[in-house]
This record gives sequence, structure tokens and C-alpha cells, in this order.
Amino acid sequence: MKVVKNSKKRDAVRAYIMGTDSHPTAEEIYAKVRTIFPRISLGTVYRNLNQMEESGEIKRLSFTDGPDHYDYNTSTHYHYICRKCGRIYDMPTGVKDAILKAVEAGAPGTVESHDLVFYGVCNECRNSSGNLL
Amino acid sequence: MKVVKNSKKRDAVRAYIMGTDSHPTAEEIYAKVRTIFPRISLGTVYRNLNQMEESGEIKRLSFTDGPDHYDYNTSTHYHYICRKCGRIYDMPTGVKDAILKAVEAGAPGTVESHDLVFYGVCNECRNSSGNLL
DNA sequence: ATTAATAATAGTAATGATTATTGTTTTAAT
DNA sequence: ATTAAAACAATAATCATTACTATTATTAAT
Repeated sequence: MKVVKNSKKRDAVRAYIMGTDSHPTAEEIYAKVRTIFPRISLGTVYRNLNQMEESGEIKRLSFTDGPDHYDYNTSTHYHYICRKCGRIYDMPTGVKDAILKAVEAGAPGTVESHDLVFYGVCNECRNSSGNLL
Repeated sequence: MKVVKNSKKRDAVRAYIMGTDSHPTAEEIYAKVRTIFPRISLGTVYRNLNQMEESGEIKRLSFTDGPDHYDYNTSTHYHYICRKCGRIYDMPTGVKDAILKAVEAGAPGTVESHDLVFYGVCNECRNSSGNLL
């Protein structure tokens, strides 16, 4: 069994993820952590993200386009992506039970997990006048 | 405005997708169409898939891991992926209304579309004894 | 039917995100 | 302090997909 050793770089990656609600990508995390450790490599960010995902500390979010994002919130919840600004919001949690209840009956097997993503234009984008899209 | 011209290759791609429920990948489509047009290139498959997706003929499915899949069924419906065999099933349609109703209230913007994927082990895999996973 | 314009194609190079490799540096248990 | 393993930086490799380019096929107008 492999021992996990301390790592200042991993600490910095973890600290950044835990401190933001922005669901950052590996590149964004890399850019931030580099202000503290200018010589950290992108591979180190990916390796630590994968390790933290495997240990259940964080969750990886994959969407149709673009790179993966990372989320410190590992409980089952859903996301909303604005097609103008690309921001990723958390959805309120009330939805989940309704979905699971409606689904269980008709699935072609056991349902162990599910991913649900909503797309639209967020209120902030709708209200700002200088839109490009 | 760009004119769409006839294309035997595109016809073959379309015919294969329309004739299968397996939600094939570009590579799988490529392999099949190559039995008819041995010199077709993978780029041609991708180009035609993208064109058919833009025109609304087919739908592209992106999942967390692996390549994209393509679906002739463009109406809103959900998928179930077996984590043993990887097969992609269609989910029964009753789920949708419950979800939309539960969601509309709390979203941070308009909800224009959503993607929902379920993961589990399908009954076929559960019942087969010679499993490797 | 011939021509001319342009869409479609094959073949290949390029891209973007991620993973793998390798030689060096840290960590932590003795 | 010694040592074994984990973490690292730097870089190469991989995979899915897109872009490029010279050629071929399709179509509309003559």
C-alpha cells in the first residue's frame, strides 16, 4: 500500500480549490499556485488533482467542451453553465430526490451515480448590457 | 450562405447512425463505413458528423471519459452507461418532466437545455458469470 | 454536354488536454 | 545520518479532434 507523504505543492493546490467556488480548471489552478511556487509544473497539478480525486477529497467535472473542472464539494449536486460567460454555478439541492425517485423504476440496471448539467444564460449575463454574445 | 451538396460518404455515415441503437463513436462509424468506402478518411467522418450535428440531424454525446458518441435520437432523453461493458442505453422518458419542474425555480438563469447521465451496472452484465470487472 | 464555381474529400499536420517517463529532490521512518 | 519511497520538474507521448492543402465530385448555368 502506498503512503501519502506531505507536499507543499499539494497543500497549495488543495488550499486554492477549497477556497474558491469557481470550479477551476487545472490550468487556472496552475496559474494561481504558480504565484506561490513559480517553478511548479502543470504535471504536478494534474497528478495531485488526480490523487485528491481518487482519495475522494475533490470531484472532477467533465463537460461537453473544454477542459475538466474541479470541485471541493463532493456531495451529489448539479451544475448550471452559462453559455455566455461560461461560469459554473451550483444548483439548489432540492432536485435530486425527485430525479432519483423518477428514475429507479425504469433503468436497465442498478443506478450508482448520475451526472446532470444545465445550460442557459445566467441572470448576471442577461442584465449586463455590453454583451458580446 | 453555404450550399450542402450530395455526398455518398455522408449518406453512408448517416445510414449507419440511423440504423443502430448503439450510440457509436466516430471510430466505430469509421470502421463500419470503411467496409463500403475503404478509402474514406477519419476526418471525413468527423466533418460529416459535425455538419449533421449542426443541422440538427444527430446529437453528440460527451461523457466523462473516452471519445464522444453520436445519437440519431435528437429529442431530449437520458442515457445509462454500464460501468462494466460500457454500453450506452436509453433511459425511459418519464423522468424528464419531474426534473424540469423541480429545477426551474432555483436556477441562476434561464434553463435552455440539460444533460443527464446515469452510471451503474446493467442487468445483462449482472447476470453474466464470466465477468472480468 | 461543357464549363465554372464551390463543396467534399484523402491524406496529413496541428492542436489541446491529459498522462507517462525519467532523472533529481523531499519526505519521513529507522 | 541513512535509506526507501513519494513527489517533483521538465519534457515526451498519447488520444480525440480539428485544421490545412491539393485533388476530386457535385451542381447550376450556359
